[in-house]
Amino acid sequence: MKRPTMKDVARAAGVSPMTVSRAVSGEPGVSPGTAARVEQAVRQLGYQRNDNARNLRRKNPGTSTIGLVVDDLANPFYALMARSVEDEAHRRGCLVLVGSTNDEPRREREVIAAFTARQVDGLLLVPTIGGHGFLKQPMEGGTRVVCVDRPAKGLAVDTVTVDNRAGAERAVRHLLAQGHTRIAYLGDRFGIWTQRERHAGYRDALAAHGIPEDPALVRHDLRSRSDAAAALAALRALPGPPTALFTTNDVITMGVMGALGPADRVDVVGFDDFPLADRLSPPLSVVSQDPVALGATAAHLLFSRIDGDRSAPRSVVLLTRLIVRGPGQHDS
Amino acid sequence: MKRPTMKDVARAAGVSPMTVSRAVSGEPGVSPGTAARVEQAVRQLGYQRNDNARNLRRKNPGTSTIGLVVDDLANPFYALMARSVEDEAHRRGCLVLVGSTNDEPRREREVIAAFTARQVDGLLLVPTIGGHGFLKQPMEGGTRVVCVDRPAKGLAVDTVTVDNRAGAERAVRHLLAQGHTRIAYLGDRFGIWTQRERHAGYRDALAAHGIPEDPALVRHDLRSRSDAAAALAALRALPGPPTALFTTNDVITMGVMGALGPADRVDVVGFDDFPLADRLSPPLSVVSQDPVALGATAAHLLFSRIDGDRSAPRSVVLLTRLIVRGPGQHDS
DNA sequence: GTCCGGCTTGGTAACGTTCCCATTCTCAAC
DNA sequence: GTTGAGAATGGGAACGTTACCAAGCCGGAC
Repeated sequence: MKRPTMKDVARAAGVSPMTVSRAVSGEPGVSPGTAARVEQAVRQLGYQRNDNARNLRRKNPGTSTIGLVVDDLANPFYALMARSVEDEAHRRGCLVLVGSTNDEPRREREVIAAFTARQVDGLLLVPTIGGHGFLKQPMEGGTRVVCVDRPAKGLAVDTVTVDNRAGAERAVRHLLAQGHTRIAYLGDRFGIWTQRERHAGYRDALAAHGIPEDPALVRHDLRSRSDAAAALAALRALPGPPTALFTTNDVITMGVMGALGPADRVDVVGFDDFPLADRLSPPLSVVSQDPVALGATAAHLLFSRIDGDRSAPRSVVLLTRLIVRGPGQHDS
Repeated sequence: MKRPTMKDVARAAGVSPMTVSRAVSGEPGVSPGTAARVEQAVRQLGYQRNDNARNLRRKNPGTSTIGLVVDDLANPFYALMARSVEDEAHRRGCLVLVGSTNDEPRREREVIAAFTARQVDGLLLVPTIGGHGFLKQPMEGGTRVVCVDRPAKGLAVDTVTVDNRAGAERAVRHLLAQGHTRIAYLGDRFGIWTQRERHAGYRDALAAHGIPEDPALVRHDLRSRSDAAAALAALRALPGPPTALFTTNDVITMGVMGALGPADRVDVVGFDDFPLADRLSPPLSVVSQDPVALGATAAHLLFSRIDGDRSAPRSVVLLTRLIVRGPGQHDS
């Protein structure tokens, strides 16, 4: 019923618990014969080492566990990132605790508190819009933190992002080059850093063409596909409807594309690529970012911190790629 | 540098560690004044309880951690399931360790061993094609196991699946009703239980119409979108090419749809719905299953087992829904 | 004054493991 | 025969926490 312990194995093998510890952990200083007897007892009892107790006692600190905190694990973008992080962790013999925040600072705090209480070696964090002062204490206690996708306000840690502003600017510039002047912006919460950056890129491109931003064409706070579809309907009901759309994440893009038909003559550029995006009509151009690279880069940074890198925090910016589909097609 | 412990808090508050323990865990028997002093010391030192040490000592066994083992966390289907599981766990104050197996029995063993070594209370498992005898020992040790999406061969545990065979049969019956007789089957590894079931459903439908299965139209082992696209190309190069396709998971469906153009006159039904599947051409009908319900149901089962339910293993089968798109459109 | 019950508090041991050191043994070299 | 080096093994303490029980204190009832 109860799990066997080293003491049980020791009794069965006729040695001391200490010897079992050494044998099970593959440490030197155990004769082959003893090792065999121990292994036999281990198999017979179905013994497995309790790694929690182990991590408690070990001098070499560390639990070989990291926490991954994302906005929403179900979002394909974060799902790809999570998988990539998990692969890196697995390669290193490290486990991954996951948590979704829903962009709620309260839930973020809860999840992170639960993770640090379990003594994770590090946190890979897609920070919410809330403050992150509460991370100072765990960080002084040795928990390493790396931010992905967005920086955390007032937190000096490694951060991996993409060139959101430049990517958005290039996307809108492409639409301007197609002759559009009424380009709508459909975005998520303005509080989210990526959204502010992408909005800035949108304004950059308009400004470069001397076009003033039309507030009626700018919609923020779209949290779901249906929000996006509703915003699109409202935009098209305007006296001067937009002739092109810039959507700032995959969810919004999907909401918009779901509401458009093949007959609709609107040019759309969306942030984030997704499967079969190239098979839609009207054609959908995208600013593509690589969530796998994002996750892997962040994981590498985190692990090098865990391994003792104490240099100044780094900020890594990965590049996006504009993929043009439909008329005017050429990559850039 | 080092994390403060209860002893440190006790010293700072001028009480014993035992009192700190009670205060921090919100147990009764601490006077309001003492509780306030302890809380003050906790805040001042930035103390956080070490839950690993706690779980080691507690009589009430359990680490409030479960392990989720899926085929591939990046697959949208499993991503949705994972999110749903995480939500249930969060509601219960439980953490989730995740691992992907890639359908490799070796990696599955590694991941599960690492999870049980951390004393997880339960495992939510999408089993690989390998055997699962190695789970007997941890289960006797108290680790509860629930299988999702597929059963594990020779393992008497709760299992949550969908009606794969009936769903596939209905899908192919729909194609037959459209007048097709040459219906190709494009599937993943035959070793995977869901794939065998879906293949059986495909045969059921053909048999009911007195149509013999044509081995040339049946392709197994498609592991990626490009595998599926290649298989489609080969099928279309046949002397008697298929006029309709049945694809048995989202990846294969995407591979096929990515290779088809709007001009192609082929009827396609795929297992698994996905975003914007309704906006493709040729139109794509799907057998839709609900990964969120799958995850939530499995999580509920697991938690009731963890809470002490010792009844005989249950098998829950959720229903799929055929969503017909294009000609002959009507749900069922 | 004695006794009792309730409330608060603390001391000690233990969870399962590993660190640190001491002990034993073997074999070779002087 | 003594010494010593090296390998194998074990004993005790400790990691940070909680279970268990004992002790102190207070007020009230007899």
